[in-house]
Amino acid sequence: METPRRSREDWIAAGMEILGEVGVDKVRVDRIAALLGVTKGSFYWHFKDRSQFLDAIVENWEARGTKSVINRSETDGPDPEARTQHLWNLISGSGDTRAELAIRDWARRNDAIAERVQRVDDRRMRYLEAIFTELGMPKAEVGPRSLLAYSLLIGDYLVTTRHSRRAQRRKMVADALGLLVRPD
Amino acid sequence: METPRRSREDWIAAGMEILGEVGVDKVRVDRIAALLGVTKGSFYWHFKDRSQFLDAIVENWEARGTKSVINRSETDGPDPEARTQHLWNLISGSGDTRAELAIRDWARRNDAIAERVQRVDDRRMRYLEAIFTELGMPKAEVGPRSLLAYSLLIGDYLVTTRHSRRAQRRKMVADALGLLVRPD
DNA sequence: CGCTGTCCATACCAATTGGTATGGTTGACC
DNA sequence: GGTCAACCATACCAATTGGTATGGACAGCG
Repeated sequence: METPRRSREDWIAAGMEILGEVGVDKVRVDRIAALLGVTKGSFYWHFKDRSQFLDAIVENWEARGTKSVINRSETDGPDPEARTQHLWNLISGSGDTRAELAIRDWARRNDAIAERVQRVDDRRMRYLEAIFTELGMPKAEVGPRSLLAYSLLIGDYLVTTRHSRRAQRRKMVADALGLLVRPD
Repeated sequence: METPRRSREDWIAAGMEILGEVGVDKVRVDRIAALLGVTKGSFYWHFKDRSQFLDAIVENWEARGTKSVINRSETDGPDPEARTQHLWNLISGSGDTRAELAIRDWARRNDAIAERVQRVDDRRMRYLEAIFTELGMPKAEVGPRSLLAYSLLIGDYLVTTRHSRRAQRRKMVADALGLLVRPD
């Protein structure tokens, strides 16, 4: 039923999963090995050590967080609002959403991670700025509005919402986005 | 030079410091004991176990994150913009800023923490909504604008900025706040 | 001076973890 | 069917950690 052998990508995917669930510090080789139904012997075959493994995970995150966004932006329709929605879906629905917070927390104490996060932020911000420009925003407002939109995006999966308030919050987020997209 | 005895508050403060620096999982009793120049013997005098210690830390955070905001709001001047600036200073300059991310990351895997974070968020949001109401915003825009402002606030210490861009970013944040405060 | 409660050091235990060494299994290919 | 490389299990080690047990230091107070 299961793959008899695990690839390097299997390990990275599992590590990403654990990272999003419980944070960097609890990404431990024994645990992931158990999750994959293997032992440490497999791990140290694919990776030099735990540090290199974590690098591989965040490298994978950066690749998915930037390349995919940029590439698909060109295949989108020309409707800027649709693009905003698209970007939203891309980030908040890409599966590794939960890892975002863990990675940003991680970045605070690791400069290499911090650089990666900044590169991802830059890419996304530039994408948002392009959208607001197309919307015909005054040049001076493109930056601030993009920043607000991005903050809203980031803040959304940073705030843990109770089930009873999910719908209420979602509406307010949508309203806020509408406010940003609307020219004065 | 140093206090010969450590109080419960000393431990909590030190725990808060470590929490902000390296995250929850690395808040360990040996480490903090060393930081305080004591041993575990002291720790287990003041606290039942590590779990109770962590509770005390986040309880302290909640108290400082809500009470202080609410109390001081009444001693402020009536100028709403000044209040916004004040709230900003309160949160982003309260010293335990760095712990915010760690706590929110922690909240994702601990329901008790999640509830505390939500209470803090609720308080702050209500404060912001009061400000925007005083600013004469249309009723339908008070919620969204508050959410945007709060997201901007949270997002600000979530994004790790390189020194070379600090000034640039600060200006954009200020512009974004100005955009929110300005009525259409 | 001696008693008592507060606070801490020391020693110790069991569990977990990163990492190494080594040998076994499996499939592809000749 | 034998060879070789990819992949993994097993066993083991040293370091770290939460937690316990116990006794010592010290101040206040009678």
